[in-house]
Amino acid sequence: MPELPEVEIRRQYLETSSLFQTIQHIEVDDKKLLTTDYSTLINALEGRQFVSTRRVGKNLFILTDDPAVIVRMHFGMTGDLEYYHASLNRPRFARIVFEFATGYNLGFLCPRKFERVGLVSDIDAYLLEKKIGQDGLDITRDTLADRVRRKKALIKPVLLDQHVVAGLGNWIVDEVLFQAYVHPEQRADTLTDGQMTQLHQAIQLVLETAIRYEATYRDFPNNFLIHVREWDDSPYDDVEAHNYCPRCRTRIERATVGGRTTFFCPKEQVINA
DNA sequence: CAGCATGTTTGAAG
DNA sequence: GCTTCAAACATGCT
Repeated sequence: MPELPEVEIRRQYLETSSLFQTIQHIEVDDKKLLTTDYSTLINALEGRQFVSTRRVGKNLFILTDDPAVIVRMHFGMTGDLEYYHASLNRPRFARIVFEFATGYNLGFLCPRKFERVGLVSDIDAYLLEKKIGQDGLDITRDTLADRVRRKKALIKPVLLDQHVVAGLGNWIVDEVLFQAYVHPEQRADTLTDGQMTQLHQAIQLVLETAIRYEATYRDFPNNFLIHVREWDDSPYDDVEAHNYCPRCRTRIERATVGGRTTFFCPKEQVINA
């Protein structure tokens, strides 16, 4: 489920499995998944090795032994990686496969085809061109406040906007707003200084917690809102128990904000404008 | 079977 | 040019 923490986990996975092995071949099932045309990609990467990685928001960059050849991966809603021995069956949905001379393969799994792979020649130039905001883990409180206050839209869609701050997705924004006691429909330019500080702290808390638990939701602290989402690894056997605010026990409300499903505590998250 | 989904891009409207 | 919003994308899962 690739939001920032999950992309970070994939970065670490790639970094510990797939560096310093010569790329012999790249299998591409569906060329629509590429943001660089197939022959350019093949010509640039065959014979190269991955040497390091960098993540910005939900973007994973993989540097090669040619400084001007960098792979960018985006995991869409459901993308994943799987490193496996070439003698084994190709994993399900591994629509792009990097085949190394070591006999191991790195599969880029795309169940829903919203994922993308392509080349960039300069990471910072790419970020500038795409106007990607600062990474959620790096952004300062004051920069966040400045970027947020320029927007008149609702705070939830503003936090989802990768140009404002990079890496927050739907569930993380809900969690951040819950931890910061901010209503998802408050206008971004009406947040007080105090709310802005709470928001910044909540972003750090949620991202660091998610990375620490390797994005495994069932292990998250009990005071996290995420447990209201009825995902397979919910920590509760009692389905009803996770429909209530973990702090005040008010029933959690479900709404659509900015076109996305949104959960919040109607008692503790109030519009303060 | 119908509805929903963790994300981004695009285009329309203001 | 900028902002905001809804739709579209392609497919899997419940």
